[in-house]
Amino acid sequence: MIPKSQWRSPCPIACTLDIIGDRWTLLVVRDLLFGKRYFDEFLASPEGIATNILSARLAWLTELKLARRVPAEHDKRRVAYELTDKGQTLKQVLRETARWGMAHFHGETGPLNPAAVRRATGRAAGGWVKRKGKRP
Amino acid sequence: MIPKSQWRSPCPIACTLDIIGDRWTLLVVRDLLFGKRYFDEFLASPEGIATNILSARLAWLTELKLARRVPAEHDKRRVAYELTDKGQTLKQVLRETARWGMAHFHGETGPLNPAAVRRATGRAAGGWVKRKGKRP
DNA sequence: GGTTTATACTTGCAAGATGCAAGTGAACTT
DNA sequence: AAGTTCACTTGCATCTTGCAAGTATAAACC
Repeated sequence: MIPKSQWRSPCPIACTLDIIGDRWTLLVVRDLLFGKRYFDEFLASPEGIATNILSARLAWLTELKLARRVPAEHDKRRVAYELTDKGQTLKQVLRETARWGMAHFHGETGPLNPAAVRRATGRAAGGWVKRKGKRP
Repeated sequence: MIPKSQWRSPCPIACTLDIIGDRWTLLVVRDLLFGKRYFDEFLASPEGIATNILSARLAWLTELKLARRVPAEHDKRRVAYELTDKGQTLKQVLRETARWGMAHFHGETGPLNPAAVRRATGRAAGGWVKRKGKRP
């Protein structure tokens, strides 16, 4: 989520990461691919994105023309978001990402060494736990 | 770069992003795939990763068994890193990422609206500029 | 027509991640 | 013995995220 002015290099991998390589953007794209359209639908996803982050990501995807805003007809308060054709092309990236996640990190990761995890990340290791988030 | 204890959801896409979905990890994997092995080789990449970040990412990839440390024989100071078989499987993800970047953001992005970019990212938009970094 | 409710945000602040320079110690080189 | 290289680690400033609370506009209800 970095404008072109501050891309780190011309490498296409680095550019792609500068555009969509953060913790949230691809999850919003995932939801769009699954047909979610409204602000509260994205909020309801289990990861519990915050409203300011969601708002920023939708604006960013819109600016890049990967998504577009569609005002709802019957209710002028509502705005729907949908992927553009360009946005649809992220499906392949998502598919490989999901495939990799399923092949290697569905179920068990294998034992991690807690000290090594803390050295690498500054966080504690442990079993799967839901973050508190605002959604029930 | 989040241990399993703090994964946001069981979605394989979200899990993958929690593991390798930050600004640097995949760039280190890219370099490993291109055959880079030593600390200073990664530092020399044009993106200009900082030493503390590189150190943390290599430790993280090692802990996940996506990479392994190989002590050099002739010089005990040096440590080589290489991808494990499991790490090699990221090649498909990288390939799609690079393909997408080349298809959509090589050369021009099309004009961005500076005000919209600032709203979405808090940064200014502009032409391509090298960040200062420590590498010449 | 005035109050209430819903939607899509924005703001403020605390916590966490990153960027950078400088420092450390063991291993080589001269 | 002194200097250099390598692979880190530390400290600190700055950028980014997370969360709660607030706001503006548009319907819905009475």
